[in-house]
Amino acid sequence: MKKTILIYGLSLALLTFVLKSIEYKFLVHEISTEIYITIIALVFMGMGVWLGNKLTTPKVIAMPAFKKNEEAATYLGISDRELEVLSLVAEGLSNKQIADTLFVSINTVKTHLSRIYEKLEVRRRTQAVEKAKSLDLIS
Amino acid sequence: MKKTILIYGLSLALLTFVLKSIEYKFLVHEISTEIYITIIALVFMGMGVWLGNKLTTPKVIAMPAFKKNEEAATYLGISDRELEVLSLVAEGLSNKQIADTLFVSINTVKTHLSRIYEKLEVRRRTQAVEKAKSLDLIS
DNA sequence: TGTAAAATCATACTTTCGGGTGACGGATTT
DNA sequence: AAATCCGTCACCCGAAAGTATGATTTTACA
Repeated sequence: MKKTILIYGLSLALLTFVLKSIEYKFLVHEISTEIYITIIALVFMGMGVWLGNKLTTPKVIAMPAFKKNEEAATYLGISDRELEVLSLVAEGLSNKQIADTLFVSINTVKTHLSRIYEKLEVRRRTQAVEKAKSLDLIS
Repeated sequence: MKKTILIYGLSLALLTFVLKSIEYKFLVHEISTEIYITIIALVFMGMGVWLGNKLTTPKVIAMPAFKKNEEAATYLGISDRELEVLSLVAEGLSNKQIADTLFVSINTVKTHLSRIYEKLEVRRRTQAVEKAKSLDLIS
């Protein structure tokens, strides 16, 4: 979240700078106002889409950050990454899909899951989801 | 989706018209370029946020509002027995365990599950549980 | 800076799931 | 009576999930 806002702020600053530069050229070389306006519109719309996305979709990385029950997670020794995998499992994704989502190999996903099962003392993903929800590890 | 694009298109058209109007005033009355640019940027960023939202979160497929499990179940054509199996799946039991619990063969459980998947339009038990809960089929 | 924890990946193997198909008796509907 | 639906069960087969073990790379931090 903080990172998102930070990136947004920086982008805005950079953008302002760029716009200024363009504006000078515009004033000097008489670049079409239409084009200038269009560029601004497009760029800001793009940023809007990005910002909206970041702000409205907690998604993958955000999930562990939002303290669900960090105490429980810490107590059980469940890492952020593991929590991330767990939340994706809870969404009904297959190991393959999780692997693709997180850009890691399917073996890595399995390893994470094995550890999660150990820590949660379960043997299947459905049980893990059940238990995790009851512990407020995930929503 | 189509509606979203339609609304977006109309808004864009309207916006263009408005911009043109503003532009004329700008040319005539010398309104500050900065202000003009700012307005454009803000408006488009707002549209970007809206568009981004509409486009990236079509998630919840409109399902008739149910109040009771039975209504939803009936609507989807899910039988009592199937619901029973579903709830056991939600508790994290394996097919074998469910079979033992209900005193039927594991094949029967699988048959029930296959039909449940069809009706819920999913392909995995975790997804079935997810969807069933979102539909209040189970708690 | 060295170390422990976390994250990554792999290979090999077993078990569980899920899809597809077919079947059969009972209950309900048409 | 015929058509349907439901619940039951079986078999096959491929896909997905899970287990066990070991290894390497990153990262955090004392």
